[in-house]
Amino acid sequence: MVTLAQVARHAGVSPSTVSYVISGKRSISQETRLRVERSIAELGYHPHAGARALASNRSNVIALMIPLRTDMFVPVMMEIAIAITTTARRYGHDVLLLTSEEGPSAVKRIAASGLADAVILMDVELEDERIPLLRQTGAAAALIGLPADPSGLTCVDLDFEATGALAADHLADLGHREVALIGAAESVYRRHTGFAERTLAGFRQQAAARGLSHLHRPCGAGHEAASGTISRILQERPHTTGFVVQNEAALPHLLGQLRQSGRAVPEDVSVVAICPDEVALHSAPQLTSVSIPAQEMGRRAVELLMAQAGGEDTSGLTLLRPTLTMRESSGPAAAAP
Amino acid sequence: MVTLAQVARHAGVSPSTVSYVISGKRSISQETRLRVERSIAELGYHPHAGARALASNRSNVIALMIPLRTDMFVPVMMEIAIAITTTARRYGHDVLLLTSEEGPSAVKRIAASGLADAVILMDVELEDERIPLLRQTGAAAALIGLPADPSGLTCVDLDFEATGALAADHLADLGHREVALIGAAESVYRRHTGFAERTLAGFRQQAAARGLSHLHRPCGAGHEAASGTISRILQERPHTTGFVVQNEAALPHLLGQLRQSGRAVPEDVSVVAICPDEVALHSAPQLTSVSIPAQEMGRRAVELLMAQAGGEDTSGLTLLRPTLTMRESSGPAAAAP
DNA sequence: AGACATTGTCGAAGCGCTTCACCAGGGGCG
DNA sequence: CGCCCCTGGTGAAGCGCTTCGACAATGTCT
Repeated sequence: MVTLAQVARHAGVSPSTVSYVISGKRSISQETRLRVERSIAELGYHPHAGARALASNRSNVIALMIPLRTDMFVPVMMEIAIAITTTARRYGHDVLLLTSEEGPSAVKRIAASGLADAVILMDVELEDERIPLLRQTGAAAALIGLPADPSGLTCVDLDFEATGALAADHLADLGHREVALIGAAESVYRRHTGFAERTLAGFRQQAAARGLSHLHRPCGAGHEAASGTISRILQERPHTTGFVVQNEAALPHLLGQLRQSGRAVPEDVSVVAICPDEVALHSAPQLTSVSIPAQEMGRRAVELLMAQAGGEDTSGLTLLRPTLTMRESSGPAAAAP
Repeated sequence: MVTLAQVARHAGVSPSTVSYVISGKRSISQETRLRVERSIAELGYHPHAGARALASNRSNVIALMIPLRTDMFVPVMMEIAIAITTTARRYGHDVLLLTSEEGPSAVKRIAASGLADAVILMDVELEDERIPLLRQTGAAAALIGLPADPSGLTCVDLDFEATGALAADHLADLGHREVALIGAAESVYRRHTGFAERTLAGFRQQAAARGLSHLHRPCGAGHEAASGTISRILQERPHTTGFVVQNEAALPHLLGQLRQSGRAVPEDVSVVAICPDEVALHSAPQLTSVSIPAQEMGRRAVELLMAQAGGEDTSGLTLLRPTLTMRESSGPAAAAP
């Protein structure tokens, strides 16, 4: 293993000089810097992470807590995780993966052991158990999602209220009068995950404002759940012509079921999905959708953490503006028969 | 921050004693052990990870390299990643997430910096760039997937040859004579990812052995690709009655397309999927499938790494036996008209 | 009873790095 | 000209832990 001392000897300088070349915390003459950098490259030196963490009291690691749940859309989680990792690398940080299996105490362990110097929480619930611990340990943190009381916390999320409203507006603009929101699994609502409730709130409010008669139904994953939900809605409100779907796992089944019930998309009914663009593009017909900016959410979370490390106060909400892309699944409401 | 020295003072022993209590590397009297353990709990002590890594030259971290690609089935990756993380925790280890964006040199960086003391590689290609580096640095490693030359490496994977054969056998047993394998995206084959080619080989060989006329087509994600693939197969070989599908992303679209072409499942055609049980159960009809034991793959990889750390030679292939579960999507071949 | 293991504890060295305090050598300034 | 203040470099302390060797205090065997 190559150490800093060896690099120093090789370059004919003192260890501290090498350290300062690497960290850039002191001005170094052009000449010595180059000499040192050449030695580093030549010897293939990489600083020892542990030693660095010990001496500097910072580990350059971000801990990422992901949920174990399966009722969330996994690819979105993954996309966020990957965006976090690549952004972190850009700042010279690595990412430690924590699952919620270990329980909320993982927060304490990580903070106390100095394994990471910041935490990103995904899939935040309204009353999340981890948040009191976070406040107590005073660890640097960013949340993806909104808890009930976000005061003093750094939060990043899509503006789901605006998302629900945007979808309702789109359908209203197209002349639809009866609309339905097909949401996430019931367990998600029971858990009081913020995004689902916020979407619903935004949707309801805007639908009411636009004079739409509206309906909301949760929907589990899988064919059974999806077709059951659709047929119950159609039975209850046969004149529903606008659907907003916030449930990627059920999407193909919902479309299939609509087709089977004799409704053509978009001629008879319109569908607006809340999903990643990729999913919208891979459906048939391609879906009008409000996209979930997974990459940006991950990137922003890391950037906020880095600003926080630099002493900035980053607390507050960063709500990303939703954008709706019209594709083939929505169109003017059919004239009443 | 609580240090080991503080614990020692609190318990009235020397720091080394506390260390030995924690590591268990020396015998300690019942009495002192209890006293120390109480102090640890009382003070809420957690060893500093960096200091520990520096002194012991082991970080208790496993690096997990996951691919950035989107043509693999993401939920399976995630399931493996989660299984790895929870198993690692059981051994007192944490998991560092690396994406392939950083390139193969990430392997070198991690090994040299002592950030992790073992690496798990996912999505291994037949001629993987990371493998030479792995051999060169001599880092402890486990691969999920098989490279072309696995000699000296510790590999874990589903036995995909047996998987292909098993699916062919199942269809043959049911009396089907013309079968087709609908595989992963073409890019996966072009990249020479082992699992796709091995499934194909096993399928071909067993189909030939059982006297089946067989066909293979890659298939991209999304509706377009799926329905195109199906209709081309049906056009080319209209009497195909058995389908093996190794492409989760295309699965719902394929089923839809079959229905649309007037083929009932399982009355007219049988479908065997190679996918996680969850996907098979959420389809309609529920799919006969060979499951992908994602959890076990992750678990085994970690266990092998731990054995390796204990000095065992774990090199060689660990191929998990595939199991086929018959559900609603396969049945006896229809008698020829 | 003496020699010899065994057991439980301690002290100190040192892992590789950062960072503080210090110093030498030039300017620029009044 | 003397002063101070930059700039670029060094030395050494110390971060919190592991681990080796030393050493009492026991027990065990002839």
